[in-house]
Amino acid sequence: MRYKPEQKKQTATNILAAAERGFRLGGYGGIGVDGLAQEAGVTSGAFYKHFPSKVAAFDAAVVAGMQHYERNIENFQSESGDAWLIALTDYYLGRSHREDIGGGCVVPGLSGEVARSTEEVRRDYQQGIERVADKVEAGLPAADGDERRRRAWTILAMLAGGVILSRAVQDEAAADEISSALRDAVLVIGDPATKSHDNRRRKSGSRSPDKDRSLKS
Amino acid sequence: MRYKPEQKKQTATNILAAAERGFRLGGYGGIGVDGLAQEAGVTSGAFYKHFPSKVAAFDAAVVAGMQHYERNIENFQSESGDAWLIALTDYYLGRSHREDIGGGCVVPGLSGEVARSTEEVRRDYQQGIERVADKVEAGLPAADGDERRRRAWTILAMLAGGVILSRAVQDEAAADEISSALRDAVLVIGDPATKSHDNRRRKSGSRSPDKDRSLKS
DNA sequence: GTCATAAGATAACGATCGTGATCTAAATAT
DNA sequence: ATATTTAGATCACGATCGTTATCTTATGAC
Repeated sequence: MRYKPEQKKQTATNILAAAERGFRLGGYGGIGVDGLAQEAGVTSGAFYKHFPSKVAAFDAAVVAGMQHYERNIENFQSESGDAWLIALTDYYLGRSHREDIGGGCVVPGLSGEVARSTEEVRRDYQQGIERVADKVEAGLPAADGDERRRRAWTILAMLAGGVILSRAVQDEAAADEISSALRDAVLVIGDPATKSHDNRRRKSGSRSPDKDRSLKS
Repeated sequence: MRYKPEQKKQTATNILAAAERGFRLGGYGGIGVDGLAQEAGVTSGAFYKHFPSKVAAFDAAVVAGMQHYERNIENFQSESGDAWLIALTDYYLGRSHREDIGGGCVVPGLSGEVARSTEEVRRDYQQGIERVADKVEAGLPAADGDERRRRAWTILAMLAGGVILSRAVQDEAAADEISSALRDAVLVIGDPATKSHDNRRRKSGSRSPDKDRSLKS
């Protein structure tokens, strides 16, 4: 049967959302086309009216995830002013984001899968994360040469690495220990005026009430 | 048929090696029991004489990979003295390790999969990476309180995050840019005497002839 | 020499995999 | 009113999935 154009767009949105969540939760091999379609409320027949292949849906999920990340950073920058990096870091390395594997940032969630995927997926991933790095770089204090961009890459790697490690360990205390350490270190890199680690532990080690700002733009 | 005990142990070793390499290359869902057995030169029937399930082989691969990582750090520390962290970082973020997804360190290769795996796998992962962190911590200069351990976690997250990001982007120039940035940043965190980033770019940005020391103990 | 043991091969299980073909009915164009 | 499109369902394809059961045969103990 045929449906109204609004319904078609809604289904496409549903499938993309299912792909974002499903691939993050199970990895590329952890969910199938039938599973994605089912979570979107349709069947696999409908899936192929919107995506030519499973890997195309994975690619779309990566692109969408990167856009979410970029918009999220923009929001922190416009809402928190100079303290944007502190706000971003507290959210990103906070408990709720760590535990929200299905809904959290695409970088810790899918970068490993991207490395194993097609060249096209990696091309789209690169384009996305470079735009994210642009935003981070623009929010850092001035520095000579390419130092600011280098710090942007470092911050992105620390955020992703911190979340990935803290998600992989079994108990919450260990995860908190890792997150807390990375939280402080990100701010050291982000603020070159800081002498190495004078501002470490702004309150008490694993503080920050986990304000839980959403990544969903 | 039955075989000599040496041959049995050899087969077990082969299957474990196939698991380490196979899971890193394809992720947990990217290779099956048949594929693992085939790479070990046996059939799936033999596989189940050594491992009770696929996830048990994954667990063993994670444990073995962590032991490799730990031994690798010990080797750098005993061979390079005070410069061990520089040597480790140059290797870890170097081109050959980045490109060796199948043989490289288990942390950037499988941490994402571990986060999606069973509690037992995450328990073993945690035990392994805490021993790695112990070694890193012991090699850092003295610091007050738990600062040294916090720096150890930060270094491990930077190394893993840097490799993961540089593997996910498509072109080598971008990968080099990320690796280079992280390389400098690791040394800043590792040496608190350094004033923020005075020692950045020890030679020319993306240097280090990629000496290619093996992770295989 | 006989015999229990066990490493490994073979084969089969139902389930799911990604994908293409066919069918259906509702929306649009004429 | 009729014809054309098309979103989505249904069904089937061969392949592979993880796992178990059965068979084969070389080994080590007696």
